[in-house]
Amino acid sequence: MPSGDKILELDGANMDIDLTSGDTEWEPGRRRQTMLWKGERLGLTYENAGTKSRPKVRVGVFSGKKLPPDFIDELRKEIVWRFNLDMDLSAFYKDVGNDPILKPAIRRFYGLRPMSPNSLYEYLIIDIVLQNTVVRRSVSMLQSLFEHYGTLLEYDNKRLWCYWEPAVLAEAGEQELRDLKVGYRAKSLVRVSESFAEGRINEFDLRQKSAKEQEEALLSLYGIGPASVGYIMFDALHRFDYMKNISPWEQKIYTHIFFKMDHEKHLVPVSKMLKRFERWGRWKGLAVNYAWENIWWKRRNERIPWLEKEIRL
DNA sequence: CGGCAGGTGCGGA
DNA sequence: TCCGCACCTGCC
Repeated sequence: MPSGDKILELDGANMDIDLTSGDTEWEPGRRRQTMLWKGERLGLTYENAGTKSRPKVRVGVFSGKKLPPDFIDELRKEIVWRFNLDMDLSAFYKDVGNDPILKPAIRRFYGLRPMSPNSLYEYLIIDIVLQNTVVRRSVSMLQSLFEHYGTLLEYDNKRLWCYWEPAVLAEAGEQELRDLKVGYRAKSLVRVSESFAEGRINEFDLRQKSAKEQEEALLSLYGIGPASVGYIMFDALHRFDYMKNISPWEQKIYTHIFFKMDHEKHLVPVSKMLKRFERWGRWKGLAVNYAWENIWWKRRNERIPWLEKEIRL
C-alpha cells in the first residue's frame, strides 16, 4: 500500500521528545510495544490495515498464556482509549482548518490525535524522569528502572522491556532508587507509586471526572507539577483544550511559530500567547500541537537554525 | 572546573 | 498568588 494512503503512520512517539526506551520499537509499518494490563505482560504489534478513508489498525497480542475473549475485548477497548481512536476530528478541521498556520500542519498530519500508549502510571513515571534534565539522561534513567524492576519479554523476534506494578517501586524505597542514579526524583517515583499501589488514585475513575477534578488529583501527587499535568491532560486524558502552562523553552519556540519573531530579540510573554491561542477556542491545545509537530517534522528535511539551538539531547 | 538542564516543593514576601 | 531557592547527576 502506498504510504501516502495511510492515515496512521503508527510511529507513536512524538517527533520531538522521543523517549524511545526499552518498551517499544518502530519500523516502517510496524510498531512493537509491551503492555502490562490486568496483571498480564503482553507483547503487542501494531500494523496499519486500512486506508485514509477506511482507517484500520491491526493489533497482534503475544502472551505467555491463553487469554479469554472478555480479556481481549477489554484490551481492545483500552487500546481504543489510549490511542484515542474514537475521536472525531472533523469538527476541529472544519472550525480551524483554514487558519494559515494550521492548514499545512493538518494536511501533513491528517488524522493525528492526542494519545499515549502508556497507562497513566507509566506516563507519570516518564514525566518524572523527564524533569529538569536532558533527554539522554531521562532515557538512561528509564532504562535503568526497566532493568531493575521491569520484565524482559521476547516476542515477534524482539526483546522488549515491560513495565512493573506500582507496588514494586513503592517497596523498593528511596535509597535503592537513588542508587540507580535517578537523583532526587527517587522520592517522587516512590510516592507516586505508593499512591497507585494504595489505590488513592485510579486511572479509570479519573477518566470519568471533570477536567478540574483531574487536574487537582494529578497536582496532589508528589513530584507532579503544572508541566507534567499539561502533558498528561492532553496525551493521557485527551483534554485537548487544556492549555495553562507554557515552559520557557516552549515559549521560545512558540515565539517563532505563532508570532514569527526571534525570541532572542523579542520573547513573547506567556499571557499574550494564551490570549492568542483563545482564537482556537476549545481546540487550542490541539491546534498548538499540530503546529508544534509540524515544525519538528520540517526539521527532518531542512535546517532550522533557531530551533537547533534549543535542542538538548 | 562551574554552570545548567523539556520541573517541582517549599518557605517567605 | 508570586517569587527565589535547593536539588541528583552528567555533560558542555
